[in-house]
Amino acid sequence: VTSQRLAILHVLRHSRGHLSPMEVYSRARRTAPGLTAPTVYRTLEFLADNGLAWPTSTGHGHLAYEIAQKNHHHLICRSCGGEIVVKPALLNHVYRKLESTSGYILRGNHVTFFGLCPKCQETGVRKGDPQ
Amino acid sequence: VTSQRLAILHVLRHSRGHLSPMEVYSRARRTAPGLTAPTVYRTLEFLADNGLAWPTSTGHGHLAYEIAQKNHHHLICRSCGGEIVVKPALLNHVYRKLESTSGYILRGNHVTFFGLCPKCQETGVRKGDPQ
DNA sequence: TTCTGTGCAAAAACTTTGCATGCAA
DNA sequence: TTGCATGCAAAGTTTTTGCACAGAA
Repeated sequence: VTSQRLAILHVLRHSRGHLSPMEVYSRARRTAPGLTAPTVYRTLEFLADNGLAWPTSTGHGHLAYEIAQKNHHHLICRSCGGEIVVKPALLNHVYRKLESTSGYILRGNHVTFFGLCPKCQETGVRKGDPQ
Repeated sequence: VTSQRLAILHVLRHSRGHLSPMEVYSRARRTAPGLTAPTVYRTLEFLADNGLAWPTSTGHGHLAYEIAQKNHHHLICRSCGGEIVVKPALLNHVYRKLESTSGYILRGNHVTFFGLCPKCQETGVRKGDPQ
């Protein structure tokens, strides 16, 4: 238990959504000036190993981290990146169905939905529009 | 329409899940030997801008891409990274509910669930175990 | 021909590793 | 005191940018 680890945990706790290691780094530096990048990487890995943080594994590519917490979900606007929180209860039925059909045990879920937020529907931005 | 773009599209089409730019690069090189990394980055961005590929935006951190297609979902094992496909119909009800409560229009969804696959339940791996 | 995409080169940013020091327990 | 976490330094990747050439239309 060191001041660096506490600073990094503090950053994760007070951030919504996930953070890349570098984002954690620059934020944590504000409260722990001497902090270095390698320490951030090693600490995030440590936190993940101990269940205090979750790597948002896209399966490929790079990692982002978020604080471990009850199942919760996000809805992200494909256009502006705006993010809102989705109530966990909405997915309870889906969870049960998924577990019974797949054999997986679901947990630590952080489901991300994508769409267009009301504001971007107005402005009609079409970047990455799949339709 | 160039051979490089076709090669990259081919890679995306024949891959399940998302790929990081570098993974796309090394795979596409097999069919397009002269291909360079900057071209891959620029092409992926181009494909995303034109709705042919979706960036898996984690909101922060780095990007991975996948081919644009009908809504579909993955269930990823937190331990071994194994990935299975989830039927879209399972989430129809959730979609309607989400749209009516949030004002977002959902589309281009690629929901990722996390859990423990049957094999890893046996071996009892506990890395990143949130319980 | 004209315009856009590509390759090459280089720079910038991100991530990892090794080792010696320092702090926590 | 003992051992692990940190800082520092350096190396290895990944990502971005600029510019001249080549290929598509």
